[in-house]
Amino acid sequence: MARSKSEHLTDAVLAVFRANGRLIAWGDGFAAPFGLTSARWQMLGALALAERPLTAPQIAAAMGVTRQGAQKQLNLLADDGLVSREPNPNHQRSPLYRLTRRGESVYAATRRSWDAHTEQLAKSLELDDLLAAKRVLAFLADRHVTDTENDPA
Amino acid sequence: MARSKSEHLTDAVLAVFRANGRLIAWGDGFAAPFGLTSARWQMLGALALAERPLTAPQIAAAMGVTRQGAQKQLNLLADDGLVSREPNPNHQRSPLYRLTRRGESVYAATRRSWDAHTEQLAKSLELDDLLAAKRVLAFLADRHVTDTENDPA
DNA sequence: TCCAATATGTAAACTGGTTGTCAATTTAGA
DNA sequence: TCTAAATTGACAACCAGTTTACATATTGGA
Repeated sequence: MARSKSEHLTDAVLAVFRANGRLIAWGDGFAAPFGLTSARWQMLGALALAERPLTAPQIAAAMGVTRQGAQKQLNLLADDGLVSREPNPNHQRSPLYRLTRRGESVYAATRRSWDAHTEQLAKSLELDDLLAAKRVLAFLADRHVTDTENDPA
Repeated sequence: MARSKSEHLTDAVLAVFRANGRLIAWGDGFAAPFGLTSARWQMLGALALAERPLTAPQIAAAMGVTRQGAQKQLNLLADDGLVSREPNPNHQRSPLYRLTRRGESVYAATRRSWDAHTEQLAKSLELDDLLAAKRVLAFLADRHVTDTENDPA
């Protein structure tokens, strides 16, 4: 056979790196007209998806980044008036973050544009391929890591 | 239907971001025993794959990063004695980079360990899924970008 | 109740990437 | 051949993330 399964897996991992770079670059261009970067757009998306106010560590966990990394962007988004802090009845020092009216409206605009874009793009892809890609990516993100972080070797 | 194709596409894009983060984190741990980071490991891989000396811009193009980004790592790898510069007969200012003996040996060691790892991992994945994932990732990296960078809107 | 462990915000240093700028070299066209 | 355009390395500034460190707040168990 031409390439083994494990060689295709290596190809796929390298393809993830490549796709990630290209998508972030594309996303920065996409988000710029809305006054956002890729990182802040994703942050707004995480808050919008949650549908209720979250603390900084909760957002970080949802996005798979460190709490400090999330905090940095949240502080900048708060400075920009896209998210607001509200008192957390369960924790004096750790406020809850929610989208402001402006944050909601900016995110809704990006969302409409993104939806139009993906509907166009999706025409070039097969449903089965998309589902398979999701399986492989989930495996690489979850199983791959958890399988090896205890390092039984 | 539960989710449309375009929603699955959105899922897949987010999955790329997530997988990328996890893979880099895993890769840093993997490469550390060899005295490498993910970034330098990938750089050595690009040089090893080429099988002939390359200039910094050529390596950058092969890896899909900017020439400045590649140059930064190449300079560090040269400081560490893993790559060497040799005169480029075609260009006075732009040397050719190749792996040193030590670079080859370090990369070969990572390679053996990686191969063993992927062979184990690949058992959990279907060949068809891997091929489909490669198609989707290639589309996201290539078609996606080129389709929209002229921005006819 | 009190105290140790944990969680949180803040800040700094670091990594790896980007863009922009500049000078020098190379290339290609008139 | 000459000259304008493109290429290249070096450098600086910046972005987004990480780790580390620290002070404070919260929590849970003895």
